[in-house]
Amino acid sequence: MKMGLNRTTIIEMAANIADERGISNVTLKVLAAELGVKSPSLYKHFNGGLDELNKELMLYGWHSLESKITKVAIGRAKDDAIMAICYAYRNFAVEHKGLFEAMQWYNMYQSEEHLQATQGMVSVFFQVLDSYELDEEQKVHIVRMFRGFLQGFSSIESHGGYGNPLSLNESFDFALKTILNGIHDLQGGMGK
Amino acid sequence: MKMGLNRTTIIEMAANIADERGISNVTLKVLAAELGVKSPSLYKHFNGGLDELNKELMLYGWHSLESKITKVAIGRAKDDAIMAICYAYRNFAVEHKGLFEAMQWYNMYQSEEHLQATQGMVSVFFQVLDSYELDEEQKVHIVRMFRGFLQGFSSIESHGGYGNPLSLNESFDFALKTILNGIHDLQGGMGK
DNA sequence: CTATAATAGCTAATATAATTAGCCTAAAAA
DNA sequence: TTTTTAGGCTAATTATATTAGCTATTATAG
Repeated sequence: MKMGLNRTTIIEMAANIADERGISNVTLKVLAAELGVKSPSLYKHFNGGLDELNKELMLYGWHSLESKITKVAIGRAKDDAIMAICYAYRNFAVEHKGLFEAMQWYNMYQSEEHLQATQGMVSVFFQVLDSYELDEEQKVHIVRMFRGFLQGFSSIESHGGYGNPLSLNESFDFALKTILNGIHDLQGGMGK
Repeated sequence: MKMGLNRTTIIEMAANIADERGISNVTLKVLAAELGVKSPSLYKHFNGGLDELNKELMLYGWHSLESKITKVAIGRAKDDAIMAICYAYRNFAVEHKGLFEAMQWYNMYQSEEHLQATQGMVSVFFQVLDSYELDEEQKVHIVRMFRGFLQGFSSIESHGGYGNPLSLNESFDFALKTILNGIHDLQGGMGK
């Protein structure tokens, strides 16, 4: 029976499985079962098999994240926009533990495609930073710093790697304020 | 023939394979071949098979990193010590791409053991932070911030995720200075 | 509206790696 | 020297990915 599957449906199901049942359950076997087909059928949609699917899952994740942070940045500016973006990033990672993990697999798929996938998110940062008085190099440093911090913090948090019982919200806030202060210091007057 | 293998030798070989041939080659098959035995023999050392081996590899990595940063922190204090620790962390990640990746797998092995493995590194940070005038909560925030940033930045860098050609050293330096400034601001007088 | 082609599913077969069972001998210990 | 244990092996099993080739449904061309 024709189930009318397509790449998007399949990828979304994979993302779901990753989040609900853990990334180790993202296999053609499980995926096919969830979709009501047999695993060889998936090759009709993903010629490259599991590898290609994982790559697409990664790209899908970065695009989803980009869309989230783009939305929250609308109508906000400066520190307010940055805080919103960062919280959106972190929330995404915590709400999509499995998908977020899949997104980190770019090691195997180090490619132009991946750079482009993250480029969307990077652009949002740059756009917001445009309203500060910073030169281009400074902006690059700042975006790199945010990306590094967000990815690391979210990853550690979502894996339960921060043992101390102290509030993670406060730590996250503290860190963002620290970086923002750093940005303000770079500007002649004060920004905010 | 008895090859005189033991857990340590095997784990070190696994780390080597991860770094030299990529983490996807850390399989019992490849590992056994490199060690000159057949793969079932490895179960004599790792009852839990590949899973247990991966877990031990992760722990081994964190312990190695702890040892590196402990060494570089000796004889240094304050900002100087922190900078040294951070550079040691980043160098480790870049020099041990595969192992560093394995270290991030604590998702599957979320355990008391893992918390303890990273605790070593955390302790070094706390010790250094003791010479600043900070209260305990502030120290926790700061350590979390460093851990998040270091893990994320190193991970992105070692996967070639930062597309822009601008110097990564400068970005890393910029970020560290920014965090250090944040610390100084928390202190009544100035620290350094 | 029919004939044809392409698509998306299926089953059966193959390949690769992990794992288990059970044997065997070198080394260690009694 | 005898016994035990540890660490290797081969053979068999299991699990999943993948390939090959068949078939029916859907879409398209005439």
